Amino acid sequence: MNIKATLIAVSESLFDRHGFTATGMDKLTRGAGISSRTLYKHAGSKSALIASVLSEREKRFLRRLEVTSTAALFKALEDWVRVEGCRNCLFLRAYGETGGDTPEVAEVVLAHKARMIEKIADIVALETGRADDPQLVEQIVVLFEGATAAAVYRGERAVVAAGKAATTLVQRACV
Amino acid sequence: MNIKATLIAVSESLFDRHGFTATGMDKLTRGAGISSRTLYKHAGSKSALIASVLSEREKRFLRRLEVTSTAALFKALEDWVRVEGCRNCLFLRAYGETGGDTPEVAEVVLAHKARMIEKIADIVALETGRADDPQLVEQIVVLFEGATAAAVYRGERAVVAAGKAATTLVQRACV
DNA sequence: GTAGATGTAAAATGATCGTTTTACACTTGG
DNA sequence: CCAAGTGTAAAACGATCATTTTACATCTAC
Repeated sequence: MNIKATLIAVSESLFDRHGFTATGMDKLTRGAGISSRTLYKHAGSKSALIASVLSEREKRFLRRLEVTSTAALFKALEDWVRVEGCRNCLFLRAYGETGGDTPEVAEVVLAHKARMIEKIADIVALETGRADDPQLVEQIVVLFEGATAAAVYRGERAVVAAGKAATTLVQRACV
Repeated sequence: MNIKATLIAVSESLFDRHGFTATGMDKLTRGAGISSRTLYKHAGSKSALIASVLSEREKRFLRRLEVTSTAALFKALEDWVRVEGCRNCLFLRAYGETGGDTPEVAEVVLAHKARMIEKIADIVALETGRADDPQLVEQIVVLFEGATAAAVYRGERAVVAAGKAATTLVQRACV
């Protein structure tokens, strides 16, 4: 019944399915069952709506990634892909569609990526016992990003393979 | 002086910089210095122009990837990123912006990804001596895709790390 | 020398863009 | 009871969308 929550949920699925620029405000109002006046009162503008959608998505995403091992991290991504589908990273898609020129959007995207790196760094540190291994962290970040992107055309296989590669690399660093 | 070639080159850079949907036909005609009539005579339609842009980009991309080792593959990607910048995979961006619903675009994108997998499979087979190692191929594909995506916010570091990870994994399979 | 191809500029097509506004109905708290 | 808040529907905003058309200039080849 919460208008803003349903607006954001509807917007997320439409943006994800058809793209940000290609999804007009009329499709959003129609989808959420509200007037354009109400939409603008709650969302402010299209850019702000996109930023809100991404912020909410990040919360939901991070809730699924509360893990303490690399293997569990990629298992969590596997679950995410199974439940939410794989249409590539919505953050990078938003960044790309706006050319990085919409500050409210760019900020949310880059902040999200920074948080992801931190999270992965924590997991790697916990697992290897080493406080800092930037090269290994970078590799796991790349595998995570690659699994998300490749899943578009390879499906879950990509995530499984990425998880195996990640555990192999982390294992090697534990010796 | 070739009108179609310059049109495609200009379109590629505008699409890459600002996104496909956000780039209108007037910016393309203005950018290429031609009339809209001439644009449509050469390109057919916007979807067809996008498909042409991607086809030309693939040719240029593959020409840079004529290598015979995993290490060289990622070095080539490093060069590509340095020369052409890193705004994420333009093929997946096109696929995402059109929701995969524009057949001419979807076809070029998926065909390109299929060719990339084949190329990587060939390199891996050549390097390991094994005819077929689908899991390892999948891992290198994910690393390649991940390097491209992560380079948006990590720059060349991501590509370097991906290359190191790839050679490590391939080496392991050679023993 | 004229027909055909290839280009231009510019206007018109009807649809759709994001956003604001006008006018009206319903609830809720003082 | 009425003022404030929150919602609706619908129209209007000027801009821009992809595409087509009309009218005209320039080259090239037979």
